Amino acid sequence: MERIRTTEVAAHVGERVQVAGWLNTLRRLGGITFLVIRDGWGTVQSVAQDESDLAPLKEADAGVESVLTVEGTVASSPQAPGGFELQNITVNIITPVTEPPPLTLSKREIKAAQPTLLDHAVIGNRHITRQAMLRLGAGIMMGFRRTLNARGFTEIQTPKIVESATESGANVFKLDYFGKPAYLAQSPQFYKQIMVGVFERVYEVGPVFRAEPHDTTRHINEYVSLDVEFGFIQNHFTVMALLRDIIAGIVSTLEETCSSELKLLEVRMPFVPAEIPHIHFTDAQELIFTQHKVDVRGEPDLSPQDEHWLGEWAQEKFGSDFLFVTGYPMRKRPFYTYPDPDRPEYSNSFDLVFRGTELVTGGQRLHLYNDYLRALEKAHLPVEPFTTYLEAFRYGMPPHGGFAIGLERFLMQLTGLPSVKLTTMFPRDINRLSP
RNA sequence: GGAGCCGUGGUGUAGUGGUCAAACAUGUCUGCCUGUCACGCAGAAGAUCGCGGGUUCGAAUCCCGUCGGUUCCGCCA
Repeated sequence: MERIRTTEVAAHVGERVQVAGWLNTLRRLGGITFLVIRDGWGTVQSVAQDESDLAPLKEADAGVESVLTVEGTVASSPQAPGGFELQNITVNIITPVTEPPPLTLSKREIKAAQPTLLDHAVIGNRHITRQAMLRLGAGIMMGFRRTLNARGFTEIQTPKIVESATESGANVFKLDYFGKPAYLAQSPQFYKQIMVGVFERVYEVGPVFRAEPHDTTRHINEYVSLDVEFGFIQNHFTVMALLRDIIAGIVSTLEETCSSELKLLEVRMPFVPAEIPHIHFTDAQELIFTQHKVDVRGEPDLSPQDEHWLGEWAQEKFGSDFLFVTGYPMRKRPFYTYPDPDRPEYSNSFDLVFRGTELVTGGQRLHLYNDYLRALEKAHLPVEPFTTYLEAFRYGMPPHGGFAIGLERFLMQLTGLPSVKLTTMFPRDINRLSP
């Protein structure tokens, strides 16, 4: 008999079907027993009316998490969870599990504390809520790709082993490349810009590595960056408009393809306005001063607290979960950032704040070769390590810009999880390299 | 790099100087139970309270050290 997924039983009422998966829950009520089977897509209940139906379990001493098949007749039943169940079942044990797992997966929620859950992520990720959350991550990537493919973007994969420690800022992981020093890429920034010279519109879904010794709920040392870069833009507002469409595309893709996951996790979906409100960096600082009596004017960057306040303000004033902060000071932005033509100490860059946390950084980049030479000099950086990168600009690049969305942060803010470490299968943080 | 907090059965917690040879929930095991869905009921097993030292008549509890975890800041997505 051909196997069907647990999520497909509704289409087979009255038929004899087989499901396969893991024994999620075994509820023995005496004369009747409920077996909840979990597969890669969800769960379904099956009912054993007769004690003899359970003989294979007893013989194999098989407990929860045993791998098995259940053959049964699909019945529509209002008292079954989800409305459907398998009756008159035949159980076949494939892989018996005889010891209890380190985490309890059969309850609605995982009770384990974060370190315990992460230590046993191999098992913990099987829990239906973890499974659903991780699938939302896949849904975000799908929505991202779908939106960009529809707009003529080409997906690229740039090197993750790089020769020089690219831009300024974040620390890099050094490695030994056949005796030569090399680094794990902390961003695809240079390569994606270079590829604008080839495809005009590019995007990448890939890992980036940050050797920052930070220890917060918003940071991990390897994360998935959703990168976009494209040419022939007017300024950073062109970039922000595309980002708005991508966010909207991700949200609608999730609603379309992950509705059961969103429901299970009780996700509050954001409303994406036709135009996401924006505020200039200096105005944001003034706002914080007038509203919260904290003077951050003159600070070169916004603190997590500032972003939190701005997020609240956007919600109150515009009913928006999103807010663009534009025009960050040039001195806090990397050398390739395009300055505001009217106020050169500020930049044509932006951050997107989602529910009070920084989610995206982006902006317009320099595109003229001579501007790069000047910018490097101003930043006291040598030209030599950037020769390959600069070659792109030497031989013609259009005005361009882009951004990077942090996948895990998006998931954290979307689902309301307390840490990015819980949005990824196997997080890498300052003191976790395993599992 | 700086600061704070926390380590108690498999898991999550309570206990902050004696009444603790450690409590509760959940899981596990045994028995009962024919519609559960966090099933229910009865019973059982399971912890030298992270580790080392000190204070004290007496330490899970106070102090010092150490190891582990976690949160915040800086920085960033």
